[in-house]
Amino acid sequence: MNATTLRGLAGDAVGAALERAIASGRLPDAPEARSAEIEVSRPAKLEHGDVAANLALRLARPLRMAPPAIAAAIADALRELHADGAGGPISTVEVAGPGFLNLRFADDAIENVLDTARADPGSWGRAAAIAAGSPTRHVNVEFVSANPTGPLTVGNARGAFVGDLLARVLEAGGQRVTREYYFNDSGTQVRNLGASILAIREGRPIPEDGYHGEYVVELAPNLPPELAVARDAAEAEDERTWAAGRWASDRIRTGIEASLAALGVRFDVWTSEGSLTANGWVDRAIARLRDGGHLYEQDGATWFRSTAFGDDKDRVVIRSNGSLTYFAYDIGYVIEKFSRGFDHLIYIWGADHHGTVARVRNAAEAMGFDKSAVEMILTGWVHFVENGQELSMSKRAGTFIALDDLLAELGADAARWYFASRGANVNMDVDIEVAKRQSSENPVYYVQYAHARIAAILRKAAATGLTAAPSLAGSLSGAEERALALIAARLPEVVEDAAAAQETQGITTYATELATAFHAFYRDARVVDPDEPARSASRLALVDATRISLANALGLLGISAPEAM
RNA sequence: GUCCCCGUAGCUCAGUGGACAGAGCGGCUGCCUUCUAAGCAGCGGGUCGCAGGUUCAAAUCCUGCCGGGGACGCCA
Repeated sequence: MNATTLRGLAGDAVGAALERAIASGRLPDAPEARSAEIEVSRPAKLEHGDVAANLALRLARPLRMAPPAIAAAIADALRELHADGAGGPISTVEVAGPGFLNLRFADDAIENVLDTARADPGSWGRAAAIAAGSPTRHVNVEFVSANPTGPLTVGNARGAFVGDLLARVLEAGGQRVTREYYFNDSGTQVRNLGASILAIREGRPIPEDGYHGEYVVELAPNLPPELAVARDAAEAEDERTWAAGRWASDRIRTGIEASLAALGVRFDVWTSEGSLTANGWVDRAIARLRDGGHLYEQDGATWFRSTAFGDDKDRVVIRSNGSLTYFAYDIGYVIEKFSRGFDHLIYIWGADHHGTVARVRNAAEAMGFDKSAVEMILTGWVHFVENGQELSMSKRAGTFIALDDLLAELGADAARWYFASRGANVNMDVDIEVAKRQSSENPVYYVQYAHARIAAILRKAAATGLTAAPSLAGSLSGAEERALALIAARLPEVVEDAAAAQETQGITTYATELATAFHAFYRDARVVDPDEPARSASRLALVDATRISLANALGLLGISAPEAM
């Protein structure tokens, strides 16, 4: 009961009205009524108020009363509270339809909220402004994690954006986030990469399981001299191959980091697979499972009893040849991550990894961690098509489209919007040609245009000698003003919902709605009018608040808010 | 065979328990002397895959089916 969003305050007021209705005997004192969850939502239709509560409908059965009668009792109590000055942000309440409570905000409540935004634009919409001092959880978000055996492809784009967007939304929701990239620096693929480099340098054919991409050819001439000379002993030659692989992999990883940075995606921690064994984490994880009786030997291999936790089969941790499975590294990584104090782990994985979700979560539980603290978000498939032809994304075959190339044509803003406006788990088809052709029609420009238009108005005002009013107080008398202000004031609620759902579609939908409302306002209301300085000042304040909400919504998605277009 | 995701307008997708289902793109018709027409106004477009069930209320929850994609290794 200490909400600061308009929606939250309205919910508090309805809750208080419910209590009053019970206390005064207008409603029965049933436990269901006392513990009822208050939901306020935005009605689809304008005439249904600014927000609506369905409380009366939900209480009909437990209270054995008709919904309209319950609603009327709560509405009466709310009006009494309002008369006492305790009605929260609500000015009027109506009972409508089957028993909804349709609520309307007082103009000054909306004005106050927008004044808050203008007073501190940097924190507007972020959780700190919603609930200062609330406990935060520290979340590890691991994403991309593509092996550095080749440049990022367009196939990696989704994971990069989904992970980055999620991290931004969680941070805005008040959580601490560490962005992490896990990469393989010691596996067979690294050796294959090294073998490919050496083969190219020495004029031999690239091995069948080697890497055939152009980037390998470009890397080969730069191999350090100490690795360029063939060694006599087979063992030494093998070591040279590994070293060449590690060298190439390191170069590629640097390139990946640069590619991601160009998209506005940065990482706090890069963890290598090799470090998990070198620092004993895999051993520790295995020991813990063994101590708990969750391992057994069969056919010379060591198995984790994953079925004991609901998996459909047990999983090998150590192969019969003594080598570790990928799964062994996974569980070592789990224990390593928790050792750093995270409360929650999120993995962004492709849909093809769904089969490994259960075993990792089960192992976490077996090691004594809270299973619900290990969460996998699986991204849907992105099916790239060009000229009706499906594009393969094989780094080994070298048949891929580099992420850098596509983004150079699309632009990071358009790509970000594209992924932010869709659910992470839906499959989608992307026709490369259509995507390039339509990049200029991307809805992101509609929103950015609204921002640029406001910037133009503010410039015009400055040139005209008009300035925005310091407060919006009393400026929402007109219907056009109020409609726009109501939406601009909603940003914190949108962020709250996005963080709770761990999704960003709501933010793109909101930004579009706010832009639409502004464009309509622009049509109907002249902002800069030297003949009406007082009205100009209040409209400038409103438009400035709108600009802040637009800029922050875009900023939350890592998208720029241009001053001019 | 088992498991996971998806199925909403011509296309790409929002909406996942509330009051006559939305946006963008595409199609059609209007609107620039006036703060940016990357805009605005309007028209047309829907068996929310199908069938049952739960509920005062279902695109939304449950069951079954159909269709599309994916996963089922001592690969990574």
